[in-house]
Amino acid sequence: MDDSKEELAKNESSTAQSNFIKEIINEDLKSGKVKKVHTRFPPEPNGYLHIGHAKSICLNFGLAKEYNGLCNLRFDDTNPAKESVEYVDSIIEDVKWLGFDWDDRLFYASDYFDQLYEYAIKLIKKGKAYVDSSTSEQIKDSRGTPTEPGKESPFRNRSVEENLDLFERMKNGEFEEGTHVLRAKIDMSSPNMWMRDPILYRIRKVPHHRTGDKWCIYPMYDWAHGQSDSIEGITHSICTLEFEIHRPLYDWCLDQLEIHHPRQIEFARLNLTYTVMSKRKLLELVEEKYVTGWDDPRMPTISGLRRRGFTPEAIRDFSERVGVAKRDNIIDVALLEYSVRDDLNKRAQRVMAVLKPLKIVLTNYPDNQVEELDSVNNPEDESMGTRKVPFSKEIFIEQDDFMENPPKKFFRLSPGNEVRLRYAYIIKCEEVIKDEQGNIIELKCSYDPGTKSHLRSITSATERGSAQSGRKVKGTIHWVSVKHAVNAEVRLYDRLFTIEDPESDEQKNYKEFINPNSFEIINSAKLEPYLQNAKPGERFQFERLGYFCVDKESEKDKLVFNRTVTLKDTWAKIEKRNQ
RNA sequence: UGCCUCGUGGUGUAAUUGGCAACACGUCUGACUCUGGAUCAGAAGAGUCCAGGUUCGAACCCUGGCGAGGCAACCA
Repeated sequence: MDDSKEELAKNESSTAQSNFIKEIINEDLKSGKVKKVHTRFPPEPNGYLHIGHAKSICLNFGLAKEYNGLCNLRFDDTNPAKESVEYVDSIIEDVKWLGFDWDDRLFYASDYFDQLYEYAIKLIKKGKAYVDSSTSEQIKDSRGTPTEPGKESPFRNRSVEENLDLFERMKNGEFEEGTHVLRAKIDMSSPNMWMRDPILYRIRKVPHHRTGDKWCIYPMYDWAHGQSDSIEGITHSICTLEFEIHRPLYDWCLDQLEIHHPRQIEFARLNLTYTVMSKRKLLELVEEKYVTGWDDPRMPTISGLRRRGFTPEAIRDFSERVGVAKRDNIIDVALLEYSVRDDLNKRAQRVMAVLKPLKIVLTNYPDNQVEELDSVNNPEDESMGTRKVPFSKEIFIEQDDFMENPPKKFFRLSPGNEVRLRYAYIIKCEEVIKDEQGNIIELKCSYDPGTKSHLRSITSATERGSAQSGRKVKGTIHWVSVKHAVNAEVRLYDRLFTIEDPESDEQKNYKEFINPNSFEIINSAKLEPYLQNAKPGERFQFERLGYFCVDKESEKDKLVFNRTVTLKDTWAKIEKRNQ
């Protein structure tokens, strides 16, 4: 059994869900057509990567890994007018961050410009390409429509010698932009628009971010892409559906050139509810300041998700869960949220933080006493240990955790009722203090000294109950000691759009559906002192609230947190239902 | 009114390639709980776009409809 057969066998016995791409690969391996799987991720450096690209990245690198093959990272940088090193750098960073490695196989289509030029000459010599000196309008007008055939260009039958001469002079910069193009000579009446003598080269007197001033003609994507894949020995060129119609053209080029023929497989791009995914629209959101930048935590970009606090593991898990097929789809953003919660639940350190503070004075607690209470860092992972949290006479609780006139199933604090303070005592609300406007500004509560939490009773189900076992209350709430509290700014994010598919409305522009409440800033959240030294990028679970991460703008004396995602909130659901 | 691709629970993906549709998310119950988290147990929800045909048997094959998406940048 050779290597490919072994890989095949391994794959067929694996538990990972199959898909149509794997089936094709399996066939190619079985037939011996392919010995070692080689894929590539080929972005154009003209924008930031988004979650849809993440799916493609995970697919391409994932397939290579699964079949013990290789995956290249290649930039399709054939349009210097729109591309830049800023984008190259961000893309490299993002793919790396997602956890993938291309070893020394970082390529650029621009690496192949010389080769591509030679290929073009070969095509001209075969009489299969010609220089067209029509204007772009003329070319456009003669292309026809999907239902009507196009017309042949008057320059279509130039001699090979003339074409060779003209093409070389195009390369030498003798002509102005727009005066000539190189076109493939295929079939102006083809039902496939892309076979109607597509343009292969255009004159662009623009410096390229990698080749500088060397070239003033640049290959079109269609000429560069297939040949680049071929040059790299790619076995399976995986791309999105809109390139399906280009495949006959790639095949034609490869056949004419008589070079290695990758197999192109198209899949449906990812769509997510409550967001947009096209680069153009994302660019618009950035340029028109609907968001603060490509890495705004509300953006579906990799950099936005990273800043929001998502983990590479969560994104990879998500990519696996969405599957891959050819039909149009729109994935519920709840699935993405599930993937982060699932990952962070296992890994995030628990802490207590109060977003909207309400002060409580414990009337019967000794004035200057401070207790250091044991708290569990992560109930899902004992190895993360415990920490001490200071407790004193005055504490903050969440405003939402108190209601003066509570509805039936409200398990938190209300006048005359008891609630447990997590890791501390059971308290009872004795008095509600209001200002002149009737706003609740403070609560006076008593605490029950006999109900102090014991770590054992929290971690071990068999030793349930504390000193006064049997004393149980329905609710447990989080808190922060007033005199030990650390101030912080907390940024809350919600979906960027108000409807599931903002691009679906034919009357209205997607921007009309931007959610005006997608961003809320909280200036004086109160954190337990453990968080004082939190560093940018670190992630935590604020108990009962959600997962948060330290923003890159955070400083030691001005902490800034981003909310990644809330915890699953059944109470919120009940409340919503009752409305 | 051309060509290409695709129609399976609310969403997404499966179905040993012809053997009476499974998994995940979501939704809803319940148990447990010092996070209304996590976990656990369970339920509802599609008869596979429609109509014919082949077959003992069709989500899978055939025919015809219907519907959706893509294709007319010197973008990718």
